[in-house]
Amino acid sequence: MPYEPSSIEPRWQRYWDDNGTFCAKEDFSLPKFYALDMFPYPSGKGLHVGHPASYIGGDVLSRKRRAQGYNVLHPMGYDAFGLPAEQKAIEEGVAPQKSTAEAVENFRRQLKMCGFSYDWSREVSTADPDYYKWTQWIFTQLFDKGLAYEAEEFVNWCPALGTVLANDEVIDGKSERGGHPVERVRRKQWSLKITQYAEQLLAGLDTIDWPEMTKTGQRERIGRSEGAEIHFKLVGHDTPLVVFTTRPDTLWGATYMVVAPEHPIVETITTEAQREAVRAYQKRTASMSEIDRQTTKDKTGVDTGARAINPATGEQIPVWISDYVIYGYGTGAIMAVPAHDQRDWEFAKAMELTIRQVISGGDVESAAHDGEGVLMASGPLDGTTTEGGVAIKAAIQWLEQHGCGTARITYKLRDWTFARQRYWGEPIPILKDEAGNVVRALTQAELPLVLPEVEEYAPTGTGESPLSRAQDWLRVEEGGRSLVRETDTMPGSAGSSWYFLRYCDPKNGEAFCSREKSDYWMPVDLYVGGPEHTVGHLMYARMWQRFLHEQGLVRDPEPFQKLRHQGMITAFTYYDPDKRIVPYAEVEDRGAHHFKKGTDIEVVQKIEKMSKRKGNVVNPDEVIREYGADAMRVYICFLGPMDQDKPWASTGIKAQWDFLRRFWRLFFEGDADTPRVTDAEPSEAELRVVHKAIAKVSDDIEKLALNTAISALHIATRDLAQLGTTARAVLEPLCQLIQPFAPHIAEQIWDKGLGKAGGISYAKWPEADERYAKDDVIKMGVQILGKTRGEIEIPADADEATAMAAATANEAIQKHIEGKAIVRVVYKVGRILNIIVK
RNA sequence: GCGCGAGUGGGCAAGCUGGUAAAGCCGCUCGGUUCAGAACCGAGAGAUUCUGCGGGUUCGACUCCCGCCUCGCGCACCA
Repeated sequence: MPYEPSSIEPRWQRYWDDNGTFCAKEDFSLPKFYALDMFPYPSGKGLHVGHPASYIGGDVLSRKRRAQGYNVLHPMGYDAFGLPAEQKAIEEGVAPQKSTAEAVENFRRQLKMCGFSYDWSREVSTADPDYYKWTQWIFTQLFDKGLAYEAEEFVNWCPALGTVLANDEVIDGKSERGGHPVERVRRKQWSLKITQYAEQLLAGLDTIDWPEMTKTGQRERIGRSEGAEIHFKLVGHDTPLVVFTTRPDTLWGATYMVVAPEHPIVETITTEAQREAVRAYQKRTASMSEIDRQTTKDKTGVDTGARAINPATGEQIPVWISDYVIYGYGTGAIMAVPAHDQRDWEFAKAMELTIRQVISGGDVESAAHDGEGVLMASGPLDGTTTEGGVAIKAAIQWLEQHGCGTARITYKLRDWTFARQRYWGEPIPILKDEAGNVVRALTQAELPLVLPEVEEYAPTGTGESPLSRAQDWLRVEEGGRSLVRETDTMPGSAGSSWYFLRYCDPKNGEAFCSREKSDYWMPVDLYVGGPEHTVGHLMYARMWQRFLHEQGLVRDPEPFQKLRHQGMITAFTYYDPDKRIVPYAEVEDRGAHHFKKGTDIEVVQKIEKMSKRKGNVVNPDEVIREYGADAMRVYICFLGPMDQDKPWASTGIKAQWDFLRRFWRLFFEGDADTPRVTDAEPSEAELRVVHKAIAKVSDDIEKLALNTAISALHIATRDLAQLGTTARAVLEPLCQLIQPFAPHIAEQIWDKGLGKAGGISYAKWPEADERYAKDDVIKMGVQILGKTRGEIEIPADADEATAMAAATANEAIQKHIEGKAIVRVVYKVGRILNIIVK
């Protein structure tokens, strides 16, 4: 039988299923390894090659760890709540429960076809009531501790669609569907106090092995900044206007104030004369999207008519509103120091407000001076230097002495809006009275609060979730009172914030996860997922873990010890001179250029994200049908470094398929299935080849440098074929080396070619023998004055004299040293010989 | 605008703490095999002293430092 993936792959997939080969063991005395992939949203479209590409790294390492004797937890599940299923429900009337179950079926089938070594007995789905019971329970714990609260938050309200939209459903201030205008309106909804964990989330980053870029992303999102809070009295009002500033030392230069247009204080301080203008400006801001507000940097604003008193100068200064001040940050109000802040400077110039320099240096007529200097026009602080934060410290001291301010730290991080006005999500387990006041959270015994089936998934038109239509479900009689359930549901990021814990104990009916099991399995040893989750999911999951840790429910403060990203699989897209897409099948490759088939029309090749619209999506089903899962896996590994984006090329996969067939022929005669392995004594040359491969592949897997590991397998396969190897002692470990990458062919060879029973997965991983993995005699470059002039062959550990003897005996070298004096010799064992002549 | 990452033959790439640049794969050329093709096996070319450009450190720079260009990603009026 020739190499036929279509028959051997299903055979071994069945074998793994029947034998529970990849089920994690409940033996806590073994060393553990937890390899986690970010679970997918089960889209109705099924898998594309990007999915297997992101799962291959964890699978390869899991397979190696099993062979190394680890108890491996490598699970898979589904992040099943989400908008596409809800959209399908609205458009086609299909219940999300049903469409999601079908999509999950399909995903599972496709994932199994890829030969991933998942422990399918631990599969979870966030939309399963047995699962979301605990998502809801964790919410009730957060609620009990005051970390879940209701507050007025801004939402994207689309009057035409009668619904609230998610941020990514809003494009340029219009709804993604239909292009209707969207407004930002305030609505009471649930939030989680992630800000309370800001400091911990920041500090924790120093304890984990994550890509620096991702840590930086989180640090920026948390956005810690040190400064002071300053109280400004308002003329004719009792409550002061509080601002946050990082530059309290510039207080003497504060010549006006700015309050965010949404700030509630605006209503009370605006004078009659200004009311109309203020209202108009507020309305204008509300209709602008967040993006618009941030891209238009032209300064606009309106004077409220109110006057504040600068506590340092005693001067009355105007209070304006402007959209360059953000309501959610700091106190939503600033003291403006136009001389030393560029934004304030631009605003002051536009509105013709006073600019007063209080730090020496620069030219404040042409731009704000935000560099160092010495305080001036600052009363008691005159002459203080700003260097080393001296002036800031002095200013804070002054504020505290005069009772009008204090040191303060703020964060950019906002609380986590934990509610969506949608159907397809976890119901929030809260009961309210008729007036809308929260009465209590549901108890553990009352959970799960199952999402009721409804007739109609379309928006209610009032902004409420479609759940408000489920009257029977909604109303609860309790102690003679009639209560109503919360109708908002949780956001998509709820269920994914703790799923890694559920995998440790997926069937537990008493708790979300027993402490014993999470203590054993956690933290995750390798977490692989896309960099797009840097500030969302990865931050939320860390917060939940921190909370559960504080409650004594889990041991570790951080869930993911080591994180790695995978790049996107892109594809070549071709455009004709009119910039129209030319399908791949109609493109002809002529050397360096590409043409439309049978014509002289040149097309431009571009690398782009795979998308249906571009017609460049590659479906794993088709790839597997043509070449098998093993070839696909090997090809994906070979494409390039795991964390880089890389283009899919159909010629490339064929090459790996050819490689697997060459590999197969090392073990079987021709295309027959007669094994050719013998117990012959291996030659030294053969041992050298295989031990080098063992060393290289083992090492590369640890580094997740899968492309170079495959390259090493290519070399070993080629060399052993040339040597005509039949020795079991060489071929057996070689088969084990390919197992993590191409597990089906490895199992088949292990069974039929090598006659080994019990499967290859737990066969002890081979060790490289240094004697064979390292060369005794090496080729070394010889440089004259740093330029390579020749090559010598010497023992790897040769001393300088030996190397020089070999070099001077070399003709090419002789030519360069003849008649010259050797001034110096640089010799590094095993690396280089450099002769400096004069 | 700020931050991060990258730039190596026609394409994808490798190159460890600075030490013979280009392993491996595609594509290309030639040869063997074949009636022919496919597949297979083998060989070879690919740098106009070379790693985006310009400088520096060094016996020696793809690797380190400075400046610039291009591309990608993230953040973005955060006081």
